[in-house]
Amino acid sequence: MQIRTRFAPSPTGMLHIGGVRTALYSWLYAKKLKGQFVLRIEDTDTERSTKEATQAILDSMEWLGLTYDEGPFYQTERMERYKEVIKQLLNSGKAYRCYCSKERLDDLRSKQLANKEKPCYDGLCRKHNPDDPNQPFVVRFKNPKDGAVTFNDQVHGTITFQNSELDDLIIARSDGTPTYNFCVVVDDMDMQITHVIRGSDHINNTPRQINILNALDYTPPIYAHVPMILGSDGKKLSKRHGAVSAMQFCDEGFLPEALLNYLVRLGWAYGDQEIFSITEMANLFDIKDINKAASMVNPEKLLWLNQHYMKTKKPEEIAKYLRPHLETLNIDTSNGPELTKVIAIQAERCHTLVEIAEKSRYFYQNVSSYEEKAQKHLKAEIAPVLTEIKTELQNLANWQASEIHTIINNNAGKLGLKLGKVAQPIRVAVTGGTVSPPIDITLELIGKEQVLVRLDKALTFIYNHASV
RNA sequence: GUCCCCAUCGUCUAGUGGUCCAGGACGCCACCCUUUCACGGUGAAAACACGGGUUCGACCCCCGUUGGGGACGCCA
Repeated sequence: MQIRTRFAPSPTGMLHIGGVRTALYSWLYAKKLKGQFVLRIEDTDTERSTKEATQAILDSMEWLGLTYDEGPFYQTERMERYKEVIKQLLNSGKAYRCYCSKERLDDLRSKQLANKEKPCYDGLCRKHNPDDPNQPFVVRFKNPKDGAVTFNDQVHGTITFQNSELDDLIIARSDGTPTYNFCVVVDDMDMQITHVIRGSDHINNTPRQINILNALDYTPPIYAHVPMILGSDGKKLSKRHGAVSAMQFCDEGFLPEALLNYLVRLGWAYGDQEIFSITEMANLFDIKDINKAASMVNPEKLLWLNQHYMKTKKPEEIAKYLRPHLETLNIDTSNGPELTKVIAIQAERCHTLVEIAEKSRYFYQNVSSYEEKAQKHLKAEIAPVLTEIKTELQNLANWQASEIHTIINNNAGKLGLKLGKVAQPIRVAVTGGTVSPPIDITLELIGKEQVLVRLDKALTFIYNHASV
């Protein structure tokens, strides 16, 4: 059997990591079984759907490399098809027109709630079957009255709903546009989706969709409901509850493979393995290994994974992702050390690309000031050593970390100082702060010319601030 | 309220009746390394929600309790 999965987000808000994970699982499953992955935009809610949100979905998929074999399909472009199926259902008596006013429905609902009942449409128009083409109406699906719907969920096992729990849902609004539960059914059918992998908040919709499918004489697909990802407050991820859009992770300097690796392990495991390349995921992933329980986001672990990928991937690769972040910080790398060399030395001390960019400014720009707490290293007593080191560096022909190290080390030794005592003032002089990679490498990368300029500047600073 | 789902360290998880006084990872703490910051290394603390069964034997199977989540829209 040819496997076909789909990701069907609605462009009514940002695409957050919960959505990204279901997309990833669907994508992985299709890849693993050499099937097809379809992207479908569920934009039937014209009130809330936006172009920006649609673009965000497309951008996220591209950034993450979740390529689709078909689509993107837009439900708004398939209206004729939905209307056709609605007519078919109406003609075969499997759906009916409902003229109940919103007021009556609201009233009904509040009464039911007050009686501690589950709010349900009472089927008034199903019984009376009025027909007045001059009045506004919605179309409701005639849900079976008795019996039960059972389906074999691939992550939860057998799930059963009594039909008595289900009411006659609206499949077409009074303006004639079809609603979600109906469009999903038609699309999954038309697009020959074999496996529906989606969030467990859709479990309750499944029996309704199966009933519609049955009314259409179509065999339902296989369902797999993946558990929710909860915000740190333990509630469903939403705009209000700490949900962060996928693209924000891009903006914050995360690598796609780090996010994907993080997400794949949230709710799925392959023994004790933590690190998975994309191809590895695709080979090892299986729906049966998805956990049942909801999970919470653990930002520290994502950070750890991001660092892992920053320091293990080829610097050339990282450079591609890093450049835009340097640009936003107005750091021009055309003059200065090769970016790949900076990455090689900075990745292990940073957690995000943004952090690398922020902490690498001094490789490409002169220091304009010294951090407050760094100034204590620029004291009169170290001026002589600094001057001596500067002279020796000036005469150094072979500008290399090892040579630089020898010079600094020798001078420290001559004065009986620990290396750190000498390294720290130099560090402040060339970086403006107290933190940097090893001093010899830092100097090598900054380059001879700039190092001498900055050493001079530091010396001037010391003379100007010498206490009397 | 009704229905549905879920329940192992703080978090993500391994575990499918005996090999578990429960393993890994992140984080946290301590120590080592050290030229600041890190990387790395070593080690420590840290969990089977509770109560009943079933069984020679339960983290694992069944029932219940409690707790959490989701759904109940002319949203998706």
